[in-house]
Amino acid sequence: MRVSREQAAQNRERIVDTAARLFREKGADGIGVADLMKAAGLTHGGFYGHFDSKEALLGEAASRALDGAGDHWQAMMAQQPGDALGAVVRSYLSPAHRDNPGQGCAISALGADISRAGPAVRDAVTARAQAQFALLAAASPGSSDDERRRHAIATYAAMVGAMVLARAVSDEALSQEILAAVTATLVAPPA
Amino acid sequence: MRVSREQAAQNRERIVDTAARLFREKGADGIGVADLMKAAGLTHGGFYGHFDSKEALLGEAASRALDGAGDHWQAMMAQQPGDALGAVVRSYLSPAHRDNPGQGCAISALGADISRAGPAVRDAVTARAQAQFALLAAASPGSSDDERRRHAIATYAAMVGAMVLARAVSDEALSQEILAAVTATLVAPPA
DNA sequence: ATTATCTATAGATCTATAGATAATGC
DNA sequence: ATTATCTATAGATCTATAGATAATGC
Repeated sequence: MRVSREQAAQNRERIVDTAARLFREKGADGIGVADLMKAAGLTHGGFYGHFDSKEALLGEAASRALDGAGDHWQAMMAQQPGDALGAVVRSYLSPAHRDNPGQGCAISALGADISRAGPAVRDAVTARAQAQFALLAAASPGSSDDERRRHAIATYAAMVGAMVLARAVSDEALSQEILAAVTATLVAPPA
Repeated sequence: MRVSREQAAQNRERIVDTAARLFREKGADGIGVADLMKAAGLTHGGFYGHFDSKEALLGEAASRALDGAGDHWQAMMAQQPGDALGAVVRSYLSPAHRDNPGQGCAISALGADISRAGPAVRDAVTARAQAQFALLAAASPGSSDDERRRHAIATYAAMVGAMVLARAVSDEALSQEILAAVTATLVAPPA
């Protein structure tokens, strides 16, 4: 049942993509290697030819998810250069993002799991967090780089916390109130 | 090996307290019933006399953790009536809180696990979140109840997100920078 | 007699590995 | 010959339950 080198590389990509979705949906401990491989269309014994361990996959999956978010942000910011930060904030704090953790921010979905992971995972996530701070800082107000960076970190933290809270509560009205309250705090009201 | 009714009630309390700590430290899926019961000094077969399921315990443990945080906040606010909100923010965003998730905020430690739990868990957490919003709102600036509540929600979200981020990154300097940046945004600089 | 806890276990799932298979790529 | 994937399984762990035990509380 051997496949070509190219096909094997595609299979590996599909495992990472599948894991990036399922880890965010179910948590790092909420999905096993066998089910991940089945969702990717492979048998679970083949996993260890691609990755050293489940945690190694977690690092790659979280990195891929965060890279995807960075690309998405850059596209939105380029499309709305007049309100780049507002575009990111409104997209992040949308009910669509709240209801689709599998496609969303890996920090809000996997932050606690990442905290408990080893250095390789956390180093990879740290580099992506720095990249996202830099992206937000470039779109942040402020009269110095330090001020813009501080604004970017505070904006990111508020978005992550709002998403965690909005997903945790069972009251839909409260959930929307959380998203709206933080959006209002972070972006100037539309003129 | 039967114990008195009173001793059994104390054992139940100890299970909840132990779970409140270990769930926050290891995640809801990171600790099993057998290890929880061993940590509480009991055998794991006795668990189901006290709780219907592991998830039922998660609801009680998260509730207890959040109630404890509420009491803690009230005590701090009473002790520093001139800067009640600042006292809570500085305590929440301290390295001590970051390094002790087992004693800390259940939302930042268990938010994603709670999102995936059933209605009983999420309803209990929702009620506690509302109570904490009310506490923060009473100490928040603003010229109307709506404005103070919005400020409270935004403050809580920023604290939760900052804690999740500060714990996820592996760079100590960055972690401290996150805590400091969000603290500076939320509290007026000391005079 | 009731009941809190115990031992023991069912049945499912977990990560990881061993060895077979079969197609690729030299 | 190499190697990507497969089947099969080891060994550990998971939640939950059954039934025994022994002390409480009527």
